[in-house]
Amino acid sequence: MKSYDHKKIEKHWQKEWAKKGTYETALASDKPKFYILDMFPYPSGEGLHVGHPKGYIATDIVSRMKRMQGFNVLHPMGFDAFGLPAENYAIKTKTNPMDSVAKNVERYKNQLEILGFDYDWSREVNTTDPKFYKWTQWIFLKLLEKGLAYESHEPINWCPSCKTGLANEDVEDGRCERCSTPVEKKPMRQWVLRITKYADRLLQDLDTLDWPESIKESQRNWIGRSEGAEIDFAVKGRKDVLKVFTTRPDTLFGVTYVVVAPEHDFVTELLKEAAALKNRGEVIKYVAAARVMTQIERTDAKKDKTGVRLEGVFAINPANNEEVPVYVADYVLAEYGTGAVMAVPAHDDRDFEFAKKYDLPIEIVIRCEDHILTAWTEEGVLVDSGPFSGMSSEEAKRKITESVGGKWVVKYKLKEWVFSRQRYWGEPFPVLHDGDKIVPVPEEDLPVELPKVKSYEPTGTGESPLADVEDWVNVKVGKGKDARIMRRETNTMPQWAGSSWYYLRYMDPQNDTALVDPKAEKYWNQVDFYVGGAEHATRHLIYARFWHKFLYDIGVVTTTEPFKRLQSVGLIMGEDGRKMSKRFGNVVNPDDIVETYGADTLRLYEMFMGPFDQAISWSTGGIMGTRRFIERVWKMREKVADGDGSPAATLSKEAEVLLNKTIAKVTDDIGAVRHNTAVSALMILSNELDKSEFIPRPAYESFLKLLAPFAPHVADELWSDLGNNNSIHQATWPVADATKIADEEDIIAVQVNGKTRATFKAVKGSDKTTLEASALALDEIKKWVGDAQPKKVIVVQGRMVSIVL
RNA sequence: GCCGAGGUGGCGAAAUGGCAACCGCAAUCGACUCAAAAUCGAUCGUCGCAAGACUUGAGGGUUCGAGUCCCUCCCUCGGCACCA
Repeated sequence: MKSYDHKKIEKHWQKEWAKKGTYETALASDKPKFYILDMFPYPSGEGLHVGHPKGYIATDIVSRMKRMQGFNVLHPMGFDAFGLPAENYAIKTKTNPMDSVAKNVERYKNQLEILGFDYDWSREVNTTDPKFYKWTQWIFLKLLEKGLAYESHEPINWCPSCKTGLANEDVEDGRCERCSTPVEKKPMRQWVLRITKYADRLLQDLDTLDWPESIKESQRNWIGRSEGAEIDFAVKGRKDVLKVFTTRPDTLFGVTYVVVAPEHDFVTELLKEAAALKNRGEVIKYVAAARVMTQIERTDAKKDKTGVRLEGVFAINPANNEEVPVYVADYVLAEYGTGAVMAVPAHDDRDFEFAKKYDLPIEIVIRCEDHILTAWTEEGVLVDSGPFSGMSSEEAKRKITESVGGKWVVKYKLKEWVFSRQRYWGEPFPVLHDGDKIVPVPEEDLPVELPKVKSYEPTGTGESPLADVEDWVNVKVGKGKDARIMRRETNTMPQWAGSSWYYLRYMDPQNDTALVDPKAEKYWNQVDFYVGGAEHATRHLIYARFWHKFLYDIGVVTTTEPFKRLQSVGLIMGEDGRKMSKRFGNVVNPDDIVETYGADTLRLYEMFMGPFDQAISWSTGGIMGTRRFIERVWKMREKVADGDGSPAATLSKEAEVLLNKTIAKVTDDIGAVRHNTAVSALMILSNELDKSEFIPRPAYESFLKLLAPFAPHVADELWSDLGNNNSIHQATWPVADATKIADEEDIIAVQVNGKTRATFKAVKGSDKTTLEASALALDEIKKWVGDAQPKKVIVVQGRMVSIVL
């Protein structure tokens, strides 16, 4: 028999599959559908390392099994290419990013193709293709029409290095997620999407999703729903009212001062009046200092609390009409709640710290059994709270709120989505400015194509480089005397725009008159299974859910969630345990591995490494194990006997049981993405089959079918070598014969005082009495039991006998 | 601080409450070879010559029986965090 030549085999079958269109997705079919999707890659200039395909291999395996099981499978691939990496490369090389993106896409596709994936490339999408972003722009127009997109001049996060505004989601610990530069607050004009309108639905519907708990929890944290009361504190001698938000209105009688954020309107107002404050100068200084601090400085919880008293200003506690001082302090955040809090130092750590420092009174109003409460989360019984004393916290919350005319409200940490970037490489907004008026570009004029420019360098002025392209920016609207010049919006959309809906486009990628044809949308419905990195938990996966719900509301889609089931991929680390990076010189290139060991070996190895969602280090030694496995399977071909009924061509009873068990296990494991244990089961089966001199052909064929999703090339090669004319990938997935799964005999473990001392074989289905008698008759057991009379004997049929002395 | 996922051999790990360590890597020994690689066979949690005892982060508990269930605690990773 010829030796296993992975290069020849893999090249041959990749050509063959392409030629025969083995993986083309049918447009309409009476088969049940299955839509399985990978998070599409960002094609950077560096190419793929071995970590990238891990998720793609996993979905490829699932999709191949589903196809063999008779599903009409949609398993597409595309590219997400707008955004900073491509743009920075363009700046450096002074080339149009369109060109470098095309080149990188080519490179990525080649790298993916040699791995033997079953993508239907006729459905490829690219977010930077005007035919694609026409519909990204269309969605924006709809958001604008429904009042969910608006212009704002609020201060936003600004990255001085990337020279662009950022969404809240793009800030990590006060730093720009891309370049780690501390972000600044900068008031500027920008486009904002009202994602908070969907906060409640985004939160609620998480419960309906088959997603990893950790991702759902991240989203819950990010949305940050909390319920509480808004309570008005009147200001003594003025018409102003300070509205505070609190989750613990039951502590209202313990308020000893009120704090407002430095940016609070009340402070701004007071500072306008020369005589309102006795210490006006001090307050001005404090507010100004807070304004120039970075987020990191501002929000560091370890930092000493600072604040300034508004001398001469008193708030009136509506519960007992007590006058309390008012402070301005930067530990209160302007953007959360009402920007003002009632301070209860006895029951809040932060207020306590502040009260200590500024020597403010502390009044205990909650007791919990025998101790005084010091944390917000604890509840107890009210004391020194007028008519509410003796009431439970739970009850008092509502009652006190009601009694002071407060309102029970829901607040979210989630902020509106800052949607514009002052950069070149993104989707242009389809809007025109006519003086102060916003004029949407008519749908029939979409797409608004991104023009070529001379310089891609961000300006840093709050305008994108597009602002300099006069003949693009200035648009003549109307005819004759009515004609007027309007200016195009020159901000561009953030990198997350295209990926917020791309999965819908695969359903109907060429459609020029609709984002997706309603029939195609109805058929493919939603993504059944989505696989990608957990790092997208609070950006891509929230944004896509938001847009999907919006598209549902306007009737474009018929489902309320885009991704029914989600699975996170664990990273592949470098052999040194660090993240794979050029910087550490620990990057492993899949091209090299495919060259040396073959794609099938790489695929098997990456799946066999360990649990799929776990981060694991690459091991050059480890890959030899899966290569050896394939070579053993290859050699086993010589032992295959045709099914002519001779003894050599029948399977031993044990092997038959194992084969059926393996069919069931591999099927289950692939469904649950336990690819590591599936590979292990295949190895066990091959070891068993290889034990005998001859292997019956049907058994070997079943084994090859189970192997086919993992190692598609070698499986098809061996399959055709057996004389099959069709591709193994179009063969029917084996089904376990339930009657053959069970062994003929049960192996019964016998325990004495909880320790296993012996095992014996029993006829299947033996009753309890028989099992007990057999167990007690065993010599090894007599040794342990001796003359003692067992106190108790527990028999689990088909499993074990437990003797208690 | 709150929430989530984890902690099992030298390593990656496996185990519907029922024989802990399957499968693989590495290692050791042997066969083949002039030799090496490859391949094949054997050994491979700890202590012990053995019989056997011990072993799933620590300590308790439930159970005939716990890696698995319950309680307390420690550690690692991830999310949120001066969010009132």
